[in-house]
Amino acid sequence: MAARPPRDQGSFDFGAPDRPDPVGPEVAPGAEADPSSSTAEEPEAAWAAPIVPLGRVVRVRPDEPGLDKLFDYAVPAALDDQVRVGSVVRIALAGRRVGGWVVADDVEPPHGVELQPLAKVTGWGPPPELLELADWAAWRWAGRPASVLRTATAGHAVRTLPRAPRPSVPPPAPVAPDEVHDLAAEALAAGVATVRLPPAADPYPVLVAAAALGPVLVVGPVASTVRRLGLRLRRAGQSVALMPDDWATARAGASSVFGTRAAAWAPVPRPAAIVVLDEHDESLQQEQAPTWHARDVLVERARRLGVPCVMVSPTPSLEALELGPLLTPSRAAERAGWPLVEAVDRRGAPPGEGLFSERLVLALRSDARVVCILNRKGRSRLTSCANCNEVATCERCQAAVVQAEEGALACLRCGTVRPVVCTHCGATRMKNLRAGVSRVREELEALAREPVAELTADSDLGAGGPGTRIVVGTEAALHQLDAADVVAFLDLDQELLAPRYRAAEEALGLLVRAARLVGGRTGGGRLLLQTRQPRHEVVQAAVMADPARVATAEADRRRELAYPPATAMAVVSGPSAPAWLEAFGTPSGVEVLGPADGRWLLRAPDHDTLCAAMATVARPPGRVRVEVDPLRL
DNA sequence: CGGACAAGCTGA
DNA sequence: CAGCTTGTCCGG
Repeated sequence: MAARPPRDQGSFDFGAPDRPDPVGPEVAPGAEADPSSSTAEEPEAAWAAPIVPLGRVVRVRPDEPGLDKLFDYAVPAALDDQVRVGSVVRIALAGRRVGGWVVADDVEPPHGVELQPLAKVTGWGPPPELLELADWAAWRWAGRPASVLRTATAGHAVRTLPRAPRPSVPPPAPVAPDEVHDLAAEALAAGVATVRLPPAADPYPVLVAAAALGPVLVVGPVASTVRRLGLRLRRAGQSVALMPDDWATARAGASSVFGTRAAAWAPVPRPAAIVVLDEHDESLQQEQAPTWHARDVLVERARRLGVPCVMVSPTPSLEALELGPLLTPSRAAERAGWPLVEAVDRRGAPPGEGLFSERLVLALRSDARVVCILNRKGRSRLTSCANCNEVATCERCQAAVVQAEEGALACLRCGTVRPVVCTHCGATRMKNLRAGVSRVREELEALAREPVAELTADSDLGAGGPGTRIVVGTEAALHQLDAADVVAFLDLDQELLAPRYRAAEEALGLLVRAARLVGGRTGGGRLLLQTRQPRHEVVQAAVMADPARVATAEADRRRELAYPPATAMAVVSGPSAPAWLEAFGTPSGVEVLGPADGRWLLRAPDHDTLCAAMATVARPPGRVRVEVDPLRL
């Protein structure tokens, strides 16, 4: 099949409301926002120079996230040809030198202010459209543009750009007749759309379909995966920049750009299409405030460029489903891309045997590589006195203490460590109410009659020896391993019942990770889910290879409970949060809940309402954390 | 943000 | 009233 011709850009109807651009960043008094073309770079005619008393003046955003203001500087003649919108410069500000970005060119400086010259041009910075996108993101996630611009800027000075590759390279040939390629083509034509591909499916055909339009921007949560896909496209003859190393190549344009979360801010000037891989993955959201999400940044970026944005996920988030149509492969194809999932009903299990069903023991005693997942570290997450049955708690803060190692009880909240003595009756014997990974490892060894390795976020593979057939670990094991025959969730209920509003989506996300370790059912991949809720929609979704079961149930629940994405939320915390809320007041349309544990919860019908209200608040002195779209409440 | 400077507190 | 802390303002 011949490659699709590149389509006209700017021809999509995105249906998204044309949000009035938020009131731009505060502009210093007397200085109107950029009136003239920002990229005009024609040198002034020689005869004109003496007539204009003041030379070129640019507006600069200092790289000081605490300082949300723009300042104007004169461009020294010697630097004239190095300065453009986006350039990284150094400026004198209040007697010291700081970095900054040129955000507007040929500006009218305020009256009565003696301009300083730019101290230095450090090098290339983000293209102009990212400066505007940064302003938008600062509004959308109630943060500072400078903190976002840092993400969009190379980690080192970029003095010169490599020559952009010839744009005439033909797009890669699509891989045979391919269902995924066709889905992708349909999604690309839709503007913003989601393609649901099962865990074992190869997303490469999506990239090929997108690359037929021109250079693409591809962002996914896992560095190794994105990198591998980028290298494949490169091998197909395309020019590919891998972020963050190839920042300058990306900035030069005409290359496809691949990277993880931060690559949402890759400086590629005009991607022809944008692809977000594993859109549901939480690591696409920045943890520090502003807590921007790569998916939402990229959808907005595509909307502004008028190019398509395709999201790909085995289990699309409710957020993605609201953004555009969902395209799914045939039932047969989707089923083939999920492993065989076996729900092991533990309702009838005797208490002592809780974590080790017959099905699990069978798997352990086969020759399969088995990964057991239990999201509890240490020996025990809940300990009680063997004598009086009182639950062991911290004497200082009352939180449950854990048996970290022989002979000590440690509080995870305040860090207090005390000997194994019951504060209630003084007995020195404790029993585990819920075994942790270390304890379970010992029991698995006894069951399997061979060594079992332990794998958690702090213990890496070395601990149990690389050749071990059986591994037990927390969910970190799913990140660190790359293949297995069986993944067994020893206590899936812990995920299903987690007190977080996104628990169901998160649990299904874990099952997707596990599914990728074992591969599709045709290759013999198997998941074992030990649960007391075999009818739970997450379990059913995995068994039936039908993630819509979770999405549908969850969407209703969120609407009923007024949780995102049915609403827009933010959590405000930190020492100066009270002052922030004082200034925030009670704007109409925004519900203010709290404080609970020093945190306030803001809820509005949509982001426009929420963000517009938050944008009016001047930051009080001191530390405030505003987390928009919190993953946990 | 971080420096400058002004207004308040302490000690003899 | 010097010497120091705390607070508020401002930067081009």
